[in-house]
Amino acid sequence: MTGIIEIAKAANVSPSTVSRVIHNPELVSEEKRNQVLEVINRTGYTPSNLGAGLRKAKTNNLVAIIPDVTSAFNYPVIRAIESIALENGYSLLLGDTQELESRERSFASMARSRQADGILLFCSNLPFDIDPEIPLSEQLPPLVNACETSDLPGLPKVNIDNVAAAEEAVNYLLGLGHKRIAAITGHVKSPSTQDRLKGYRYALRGAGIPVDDGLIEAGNYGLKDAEQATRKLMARRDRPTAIFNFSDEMAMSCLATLHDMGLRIPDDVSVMGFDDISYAEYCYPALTTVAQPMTEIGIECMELLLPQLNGKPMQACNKILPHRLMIRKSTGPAPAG
Amino acid sequence: MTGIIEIAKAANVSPSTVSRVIHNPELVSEEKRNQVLEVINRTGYTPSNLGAGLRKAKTNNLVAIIPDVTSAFNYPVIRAIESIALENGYSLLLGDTQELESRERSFASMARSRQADGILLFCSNLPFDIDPEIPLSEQLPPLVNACETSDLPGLPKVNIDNVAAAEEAVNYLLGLGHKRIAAITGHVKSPSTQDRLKGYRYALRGAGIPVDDGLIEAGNYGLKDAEQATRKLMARRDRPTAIFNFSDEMAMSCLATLHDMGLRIPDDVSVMGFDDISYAEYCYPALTTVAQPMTEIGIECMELLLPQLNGKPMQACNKILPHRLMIRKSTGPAPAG
DNA sequence: CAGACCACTGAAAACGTTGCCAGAAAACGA
DNA sequence: TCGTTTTCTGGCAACGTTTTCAGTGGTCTG
Repeated sequence: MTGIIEIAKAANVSPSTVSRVIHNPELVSEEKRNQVLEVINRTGYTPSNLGAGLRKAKTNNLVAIIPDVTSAFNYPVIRAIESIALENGYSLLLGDTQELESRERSFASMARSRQADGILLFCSNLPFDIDPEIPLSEQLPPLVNACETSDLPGLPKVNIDNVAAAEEAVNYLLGLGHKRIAAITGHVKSPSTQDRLKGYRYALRGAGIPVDDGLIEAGNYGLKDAEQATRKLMARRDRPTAIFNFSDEMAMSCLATLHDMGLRIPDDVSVMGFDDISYAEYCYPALTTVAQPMTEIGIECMELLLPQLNGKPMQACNKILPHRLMIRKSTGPAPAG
Repeated sequence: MTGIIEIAKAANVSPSTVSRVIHNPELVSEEKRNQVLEVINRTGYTPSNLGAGLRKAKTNNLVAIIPDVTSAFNYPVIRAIESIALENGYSLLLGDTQELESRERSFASMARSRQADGILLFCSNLPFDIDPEIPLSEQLPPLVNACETSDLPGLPKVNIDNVAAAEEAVNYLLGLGHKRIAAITGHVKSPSTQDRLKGYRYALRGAGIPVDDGLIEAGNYGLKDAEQATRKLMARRDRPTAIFNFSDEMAMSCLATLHDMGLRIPDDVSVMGFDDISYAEYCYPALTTVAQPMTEIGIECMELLLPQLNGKPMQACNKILPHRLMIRKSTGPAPAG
């Protein structure tokens, strides 16, 4: 009792007609349509995506390639993507690379092995062998690159302006009178970290403050690393009066570590995050941070992916979405002295 | 240049041989094997999962049906599942139901439409029409039910002992001298909340303290709701001296709200969470909570699902994994008076 | 030397759909 | 009335694999 053929037999029509009833019911006479519908309802038949996919060369699956599914930043964007995907008849496969290139490639190859129709790439490394002679659009499956974007031109990308965002954040701290502003960065080679560092430096230079590399520590977007970075920074003779974390998760860890050291926030040290994850508001003190429009990022990704899935060629595009400084309680005027 | 047939032609063998080279290379003579391998490497051929799936009636996809992917509790279990799935050649589809039954059902139907081979169900409602006459194992696809488990017997389930865990948590608070212990619960109809409430009541009764329903507020596992619940509780004439939140996320919200009201934790109020998400340790003060073994839950789910995927019939099973009280800084002795 | 066995290979039939094509019947126009 | 169009329907081939079956030729064994 599996397939469309059984249904066809039971309804006394041909398989083609059953298929039509499902996909183009208006092409079928009411009489036969009802016959077929009756059998379908009675048996609870659902067409096999496998058969249809094979025939139509489509799986209706998308893969999201994500460096770390364990990070809270991802979920609002994943949720938005999943939701839109669903509306359009696609399912979302989750590819957690755990920062491993081999995994990136194996997920990417799903497009080739017809396990997915499109790719949402959240890492900067394009896991495909590309031939520079041939236009990208002919070598790649439908794809959008977001958040950590590749420097390869020609890709549809979605991001925020990390340089400007970081600059704005640091400027805000400068405006509060801070002079020694530390940074706890993400993975040093990640584009987001590079850009935020750039913004950090711009802001400092703009204020005439020399950049002290000793105030820059790698937190690798991890809770533990951020704790160590914080301790190291606070062990300095000339402690920073403000710490700019390149993610909220690190900021939370930073906050906890500072509390642990008996420091008052923001009286002794100001702490700034990045992302505005849902927990930021519930930190103590509530975390000042740069909000990324995560849901909009997800929406925009699908906006760029859907046309490709419908056969339109991939187009270069660099969509920059607006960030926003969220001023809360973890930052305050620089301590006197 | 798509399929196995082209490869076969190029290598001067039959498609069967190519297939064998890929899946059972030891059955093929070294000579032909090398011929085929050479062509495969040269062309970068990857077999289509669609074709294979159709033939083998297998998609190598699993769906995780999750009420709210946005909740940090899920991340480690998702990661564990995804990782084991991958090792076993499966991909993980994400099904975020956003608490909607229609979505639950639509994800569940993926098993029927051959879009997935198995289901990981994290909600208590079994989204299938089942006929009580027929044994469950004949009506359901490979499936494991975890965390929020159905009361239907016969399903393979993975959970912790929520009753005992909550009892233990409350007993710990009682041991600190608290008498007015409030509870901020999850969704009232969810089994986890029901069980934790049961444990809460047991503990109170065990200590000879009458249960005051006014001290029980629904937080629905949400940040906003928990904030309101906290305010409501603290507006009482006889304020609770301890608040037991049924999730860490709510506890974080509770903590933030109490801070906002100028209360000291744990001096004025003790706060307890549930789950031990990664952020719990980084709250201020570090959150005392009941740790759920999330990674182990994920592992155990796959342990129960894999045999089913390999054709073994579904078996009733109720795997209870150990929880653990994590005593940190957000709880302390009840204030005098 | 015959018979049995072995290692290897290819042909062919599925798996469940869909979409093109062509034909039948009905409706229409002249 | 007779073409002509329209509406509806079924047949058939294809999508890309895998697996069974039936060889072929060669190597053993007694």
